[in-house]
Amino acid sequence: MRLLLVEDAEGLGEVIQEQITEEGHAIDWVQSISHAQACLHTTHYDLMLLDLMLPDGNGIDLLKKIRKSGETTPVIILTARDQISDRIKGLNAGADDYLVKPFDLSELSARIAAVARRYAGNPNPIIKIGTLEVDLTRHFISRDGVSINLTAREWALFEAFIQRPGTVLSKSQLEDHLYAFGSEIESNTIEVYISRLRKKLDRGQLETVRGLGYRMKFS
Amino acid sequence: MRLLLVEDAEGLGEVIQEQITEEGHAIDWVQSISHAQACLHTTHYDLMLLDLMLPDGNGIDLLKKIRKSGETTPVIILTARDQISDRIKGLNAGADDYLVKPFDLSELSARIAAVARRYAGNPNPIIKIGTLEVDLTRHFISRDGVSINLTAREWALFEAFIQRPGTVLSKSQLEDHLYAFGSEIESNTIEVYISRLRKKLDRGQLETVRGLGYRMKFS
DNA sequence: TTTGTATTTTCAGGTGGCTGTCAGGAAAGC
DNA sequence: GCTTTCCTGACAGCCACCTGAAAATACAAA
Repeated sequence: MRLLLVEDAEGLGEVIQEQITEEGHAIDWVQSISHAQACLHTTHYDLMLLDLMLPDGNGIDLLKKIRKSGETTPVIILTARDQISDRIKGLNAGADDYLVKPFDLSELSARIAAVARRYAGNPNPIIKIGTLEVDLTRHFISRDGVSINLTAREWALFEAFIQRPGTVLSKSQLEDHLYAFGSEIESNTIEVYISRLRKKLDRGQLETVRGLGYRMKFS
Repeated sequence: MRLLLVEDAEGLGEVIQEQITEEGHAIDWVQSISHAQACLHTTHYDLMLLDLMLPDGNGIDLLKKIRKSGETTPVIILTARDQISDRIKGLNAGADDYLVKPFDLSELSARIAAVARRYAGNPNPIIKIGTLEVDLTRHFISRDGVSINLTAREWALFEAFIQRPGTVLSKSQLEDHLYAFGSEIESNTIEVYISRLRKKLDRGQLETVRGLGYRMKFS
């Protein structure tokens, strides 16, 4: 695989570069948005690691621009702990995953592997889940040719279940997926979104495991 | 499962305790090495979560002592980012895994499940018990393709038998497995849950050993 | 900036499932 | 027979969960 790393912090950049090279991937490392754009013009990348705070602009704008141009290259966002709202904007703008700094390198490797697996071979995979057709890159779902629109939060929740099919996910696990560690939610937000997801796309697939959490069946 | 958490930070301890309880395990939380030793003397634990920086000493010394005594209980170490050398010492001293603070709760859950699985000597999480198929990580049981739903307590009881196949477990042992310290049960709760378990999945496998306890046969 | 719309979050009322307890009866052992 | 131990149906209280609707917030267009 060939990766593009956009990260202005010297230390972190070096570490990541080293790690990824060690795993047998090719990686180009740039430290600004303008350089990133130059790279994207000339080369095809299989995956992009994108820091949001950059000297010449915000990474989200870059991401939006990329997606607008129809590019479906998967993007993993690297964000600092205190930029939660950015993270949500990022997912909205078409990011595939995110990592909160500081993160474990093993965690990074795992995510990279996961994203790579998801996209292995075909550039725009459409997954079938029961009667649902799911376009991972475009955050787009349809059933029987009818498109189903999910909001950012709804998609994030749905995604959590896709990533671990058949597993029971507790409410706090789901919270961790939707919100940053520490940004505690004190209401029944997860329940509400479960309810909304069911209304939009459930045909009995999203079941409650009382006292434990929720599980999505893919039959 | 029954876990021992050794962690002096109030906030983190509470969060972990909550999460693990939610997943249906029993957890005892102590904040010092001396308390930990007391617990280890009196009770059997399936897994131990060990912070290294503790008010009355270093967790590694505790770990070493435990291992020296021949105890094989799996241990997951919780370390801060700047204590990497400790981390290595920890693995040397006989830890099974480590987590760097701050960590994702879902990550913790995953590691716990992994260690528990490894410890049970069962890399493949799907166990066959007679006509039953049991997916340990997913808390999921089926017979002849029909799923059987267990409540949290029922599952916890069932789990106790899975972990010690063919062993006679006394009522007080089962109570210890289901409930944390202090929350003593004064009624025949265990009997009631045995009855409920039998109704849901027994085909003569769960037998009473009068005066001693119960045993589950795996044929 | 202001306005209008979509989304997110919170709140509150209602429902049903789970849990622990008890009591009466059955079974085992003496 | 009697005593002890175990089984199990029933039940009340609790708590997890569901969901409509309102309030707060974010976002886009004018």
